Amino acid sequence: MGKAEANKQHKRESLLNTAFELFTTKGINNTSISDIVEAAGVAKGTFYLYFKDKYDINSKLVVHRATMLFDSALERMHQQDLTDPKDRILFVVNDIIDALTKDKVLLMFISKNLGLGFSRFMMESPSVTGEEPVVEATKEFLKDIGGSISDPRLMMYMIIELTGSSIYSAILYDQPVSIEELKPHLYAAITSIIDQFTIK
Amino acid sequence: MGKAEANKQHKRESLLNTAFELFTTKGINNTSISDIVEAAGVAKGTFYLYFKDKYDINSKLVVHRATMLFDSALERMHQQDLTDPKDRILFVVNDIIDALTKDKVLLMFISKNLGLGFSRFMMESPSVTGEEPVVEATKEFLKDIGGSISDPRLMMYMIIELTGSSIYSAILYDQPVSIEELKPHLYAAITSIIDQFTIK
Amino acid sequence: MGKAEANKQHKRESLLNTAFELFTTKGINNTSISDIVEAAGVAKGTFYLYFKDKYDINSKLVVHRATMLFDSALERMHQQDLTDPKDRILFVVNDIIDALTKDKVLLMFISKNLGLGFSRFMMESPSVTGEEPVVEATKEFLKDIGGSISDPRLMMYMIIELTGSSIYSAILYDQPVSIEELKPHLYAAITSIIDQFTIK
Amino acid sequence: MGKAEANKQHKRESLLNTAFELFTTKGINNTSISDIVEAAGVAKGTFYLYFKDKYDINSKLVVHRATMLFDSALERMHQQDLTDPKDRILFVVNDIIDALTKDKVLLMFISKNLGLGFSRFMMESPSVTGEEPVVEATKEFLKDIGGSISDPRLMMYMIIELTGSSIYSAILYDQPVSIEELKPHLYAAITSIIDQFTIK
DNA sequence: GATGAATGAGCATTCATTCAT
DNA sequence: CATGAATGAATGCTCATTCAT
Repeated sequence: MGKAEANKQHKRESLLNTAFELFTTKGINNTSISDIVEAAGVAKGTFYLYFKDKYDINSKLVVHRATMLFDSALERMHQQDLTDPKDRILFVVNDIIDALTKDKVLLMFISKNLGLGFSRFMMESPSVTGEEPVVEATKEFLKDIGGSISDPRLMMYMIIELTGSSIYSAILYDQPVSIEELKPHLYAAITSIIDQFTIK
Repeated sequence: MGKAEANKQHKRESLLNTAFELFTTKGINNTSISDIVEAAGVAKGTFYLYFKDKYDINSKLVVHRATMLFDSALERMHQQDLTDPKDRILFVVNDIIDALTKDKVLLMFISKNLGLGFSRFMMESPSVTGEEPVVEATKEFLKDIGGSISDPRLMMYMIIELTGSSIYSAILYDQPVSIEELKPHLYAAITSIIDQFTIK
Repeated sequence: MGKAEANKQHKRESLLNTAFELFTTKGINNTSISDIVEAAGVAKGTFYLYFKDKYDINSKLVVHRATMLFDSALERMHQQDLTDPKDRILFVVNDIIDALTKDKVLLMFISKNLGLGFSRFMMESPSVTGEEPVVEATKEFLKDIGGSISDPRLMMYMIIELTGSSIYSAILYDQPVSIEELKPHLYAAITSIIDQFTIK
Repeated sequence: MGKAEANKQHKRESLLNTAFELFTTKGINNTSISDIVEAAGVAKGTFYLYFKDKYDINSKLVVHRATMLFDSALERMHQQDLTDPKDRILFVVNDIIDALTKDKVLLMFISKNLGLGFSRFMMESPSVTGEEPVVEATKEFLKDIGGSISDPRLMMYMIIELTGSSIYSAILYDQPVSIEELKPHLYAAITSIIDQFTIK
């Protein structure tokens, strides 16, 4: 019935949100399932109706938040009138950077969990995590720019890795420079990489 | 006395090596101090004579291994007859990649622990870890190329982040391409970045 | 109504059979009510409509299976043309042994649950278990041989205990000898016991 | 050092005795490790220094108590001046029955745990339990009577099973008769069995 | 310095039982 | 009658840390 179903979903989301709150505040190692259920206001046994353990809820969380981040960047990109692949890539990169600059907690959470696996998450089937993938969107994205690029997957990989790894410290600690100072250099480097892969 | 001193050092190293073995095999979360002392063949209390806790021995391990890796790359670079900063950088990068390709366990260990903090480790005082830094060497390195580069620290940062993040998946999983296939593109990108920062 | 009644009975039997399956496979301690209802394909709450708890279903099971075993042995005995009490006793003992040799799972289940209470189950009102007894049949049996035996109940007790305890290991593990090797010695011992109680 | 060693042994025995007390009072299923350590006055972790779990301490207990029971019966037998195997067997059986009649708690404990495996425990290597066996003594016992008995092991098996299973109900519930009333019949049956196996 | 027995707080996990639907 | 989501007490077990020897 609809009511019970809604209640179930509500419990599940309550647990997810509470876990995110605690994981980002105290760290996953210092967060016990007791902490989560207590803060979420459900019984201990209820946790196990929805998740296998602490790491299960964590991975579901990562996929969920990273997917949302990427999807909304793509959505906004489609609202623009951009045709040049270079422009589209830079728009998406810039949009994600801005989102993460505004939500540093999310940045820390994603960085800690996806770490060096960020690009794999976006380009391949996330079999580990087992939830709806960003893959579809990424495939389309790659198809669009496919014509003029020699090896689109490799190019995207390098761009994502460079971006993902260099913005972390800049956004959070202004190290070695602030994110605003980093941006022109980063975009220049990305442009170089795109040129490098462009079939002339 | 020398003998006692040697014994002491032997115990410490035995603990360090055993911990490395276990951390890389079972993961730090699944390794208990009991596991370490048992495998190292020392008493439980002895552990606390040398290290504060599990995380203390882990961070000492990270610094130790990462320092060794970087130092021997620099040493080999000095044995070459390279004067051009671009050549020197590419030599060091290539040397470290080769070393990590041969020692995948070390690659995983460093990646997991330094993660996105790889560049900070190499460029700043590692106050967190509390041991002799690679900083000195890096500073010299930066000084050497200082004349012709507009912002050497930022340039190094971007190079290190791009390299550190892109080689992981290539070496371990041949994804998206093998490390040998990645190398030319990576070096081209690094060259672009250096050019970008070079004062004309 | 017939249909609903049949459905009800079907659920009950489904639970009984599933419980027997699980108790004999995993042991009662390692079987949860969740396990039973899941394997039986009914809802958790349904279990409590038919049984009080795990131990309730178990004891109902024991009585049910042990009664069936004994009843069919008596039935087959009546089909024979045996008049001598000694022959009748040996026929029943032999029949039960053969049945248990063919159904080792049942042997283990009965042994584990009746254990040293096997004879009490067969000779007295099973107040503990609370279901239709084998008692009636046994009483008749005792009456038949009553004339010539000094203390029929005690005699039966000793025969049942000797039989019940000695066949277990022989059937299941061929220890200290196989059941076929044991039989002649067992029947000789039973004959001695009967003689001992026979009024000359 | 002696002091520490003694303390260790004291802790172990304290746990064993407490566990026996609780298992025989509340049953093993209703006794938690918390109950044991609390009653024994040691910390929870201490339990796990000596025993694997509840079932481990239980089986150690069974072997320990059953061994003691049998050993002291044998000891007393050797103090007598008995040469006839028949007399020796009956003496031991009688001695054990008397001991168990005086210690009904022990009778219940042994019956519940050894159940139908009583003879196997006494005649074979108790590999399951892993402690010093009664086997040695039993072997000697069998050797002594070996000359005149056709199959000593089988004979002992039948005697033990008959005895072990028939005394339980008699001692505890005077059912079907009191132990004193049972004795003559039991010993007559044992004598018959011995005769049956005696080489003429 | 070195030991390792003892500790007990802390945690994950299970599961019988209830009850609103 | 039947359901199955929710409960939360109960429990087994781990493990960092201490300290008397």
